[in-house]
Amino acid sequence: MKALTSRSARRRRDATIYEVARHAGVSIATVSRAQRNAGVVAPATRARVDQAVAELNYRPNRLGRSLARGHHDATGIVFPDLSGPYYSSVILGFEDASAAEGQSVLILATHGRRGSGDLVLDLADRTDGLVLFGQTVGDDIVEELDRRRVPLVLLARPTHGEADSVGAENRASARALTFHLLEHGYRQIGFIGDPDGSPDVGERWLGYGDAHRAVGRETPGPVVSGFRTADGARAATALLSQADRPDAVVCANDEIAMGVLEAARAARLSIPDDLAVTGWDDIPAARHLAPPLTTVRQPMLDLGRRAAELLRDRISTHRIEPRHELLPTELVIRSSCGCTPST
Amino acid sequence: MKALTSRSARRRRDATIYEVARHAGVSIATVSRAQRNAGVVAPATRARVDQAVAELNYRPNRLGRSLARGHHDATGIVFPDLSGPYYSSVILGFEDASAAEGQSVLILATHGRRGSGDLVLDLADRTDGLVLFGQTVGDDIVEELDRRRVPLVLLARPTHGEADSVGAENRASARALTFHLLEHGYRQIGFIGDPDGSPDVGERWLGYGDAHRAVGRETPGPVVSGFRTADGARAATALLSQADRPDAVVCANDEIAMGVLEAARAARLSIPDDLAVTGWDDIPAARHLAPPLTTVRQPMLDLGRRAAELLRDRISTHRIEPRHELLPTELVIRSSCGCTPST
DNA sequence: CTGAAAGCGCTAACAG
DNA sequence: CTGTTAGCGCTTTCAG
Repeated sequence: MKALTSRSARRRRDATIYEVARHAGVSIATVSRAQRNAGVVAPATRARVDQAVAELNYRPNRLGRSLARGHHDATGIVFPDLSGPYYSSVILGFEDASAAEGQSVLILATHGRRGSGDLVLDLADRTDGLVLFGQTVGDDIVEELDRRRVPLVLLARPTHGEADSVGAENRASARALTFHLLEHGYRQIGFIGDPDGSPDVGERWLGYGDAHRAVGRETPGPVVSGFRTADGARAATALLSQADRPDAVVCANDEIAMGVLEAARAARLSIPDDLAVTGWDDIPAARHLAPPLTTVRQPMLDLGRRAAELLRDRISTHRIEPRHELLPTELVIRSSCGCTPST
Repeated sequence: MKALTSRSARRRRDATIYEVARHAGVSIATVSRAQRNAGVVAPATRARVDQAVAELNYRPNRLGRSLARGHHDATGIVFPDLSGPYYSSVILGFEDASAAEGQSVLILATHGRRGSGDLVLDLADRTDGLVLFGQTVGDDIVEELDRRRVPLVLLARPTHGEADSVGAENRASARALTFHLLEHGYRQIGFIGDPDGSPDVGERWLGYGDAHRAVGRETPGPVVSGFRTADGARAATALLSQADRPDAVVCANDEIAMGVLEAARAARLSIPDDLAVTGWDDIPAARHLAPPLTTVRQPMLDLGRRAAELLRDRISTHRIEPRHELLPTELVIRSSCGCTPST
């Protein structure tokens, strides 16, 4: 008899609560109670049930249980894509806190896919609540979700309807960062990123303007750019070929800054002497770049954790009043801004 | 009337198929058929159903549907943690391919948590199949899963039982990489990483040994290290303080290599002149390090995609014979190995 | 082409 | 302390 034929091709049917009950000589209600340590069960009865459970290798069917109880014990998180350390860190924080609460987590990447709205709506039907990243879906979807009373927390996105929100502080840090550059004495400071592309960048752009205004300087317009390294390199190349080339540039995130570094290297420009550069996020690689990158650290894990906690609270308490949290960020001065390393 | 009191605190009960049926004056079977475009429904009837669906804003309950059909339309992926670009890229590939097949994906991070075995078993009950990353759970769990006939694909882990597996080529590339270093004429080449800690590193270590043997050299023992940058820095510090300090080092991944760069900088060693360094993975930051890192590129997205495809195939076709795939890797020569950049 | 009815596997009153 | 009995919401024969 060959190994292949000694097993059934179809997945073996699992034992049900009825079989366990029969095997133990009790009712299914008793099995259910014993299984969940709910209600009271006589020690002797419990022992019989436990034995039957073991012998039949019984595990309750999650679908049956969830249907009967009316909830999934799962939450979903929707993000634009997973490239870069930012999203993965936030998701890790979310997963961590969710697992601690006994919740499963479903993930969905929209990466600009059309029709992702339907996927998000579908995800809502498979979970008890959702966290939505900034630029994943339009307001129409958020509204529909709100209408369906889906517990919602918006991440790095201004609140909407009754949803909770959690984000990191942007404007003040951007102001401080830009101010730091100004103090270095740079003649012209550029901004690379898309203020309209994400609420976070919009705020950073505002802070950048605040600093300029504070010292009575004109605010140069932004060089619109996506979030990837290649986008940054492209934007920098354009910026550096301008007649009136800036001698400093604040980038909407670290990856863009890496692209700027690359473009500067290609243009034989020295950082920070010919061009100062700053990033945002403080990704792990930031301190290992040449030169080490001055940036702003975001509490990415905490962003995810808090989102999970708010969501869970909202689901289990049926809380309605929205809650909004703003987590602090931290300026990290290294040498790409013109400072000399202390080490 | 205040806004707060104008809404019910509890989540509104969704319309069921019964209400739609009554509303449309048909039976639930007809609603079900119309809803799923299954069987034949008269155009007029379908129109009535569609209208009722729209009016009641009906969406079928996933739990009810799944229970009746006997499957989840979801798969799970288990990884040790999400730090670093490697896991997140593989997961992104997995999510992408899964979404394309209409499957939801549940994630679970074990990060060395004890009791993660039970979480994995539980995940299996919520999905139609699982992909397990290399070092997430012990063989006992894999065996239990196998016994339960859970469709399984092992990622970067040697096959076990009837599970499928997908991984990237390691040994030959490690041999080629080490050989390249040997050709540079380095006197002593170290290895940082834990060959026993993961199958991938084990293979890389073997390839490293192959190259040494091929030129009739002794193979130095590995400096055991974890996968993070801090681990690499620690290992490098130890290595560099040895009397017989190596003049080249192959690292088990790029993050370790970043740590080595950091330690070398602290020790005022010049890379690659005083110490050549290579990594593995070709993470996005690798090309932006100082100096740009020589490494081996892995098809991380494809690893995830193939895992999703194999899993889906196994689930839907009830295939039993295990399938094993080895994806090619590519040597990426930059300058940390001693080569001069072509640019 | 449509409807009745039997599940899918479990939970939770409600009796006893 | 335990069992009976309705559901939970949907799919799917099987008749008609």
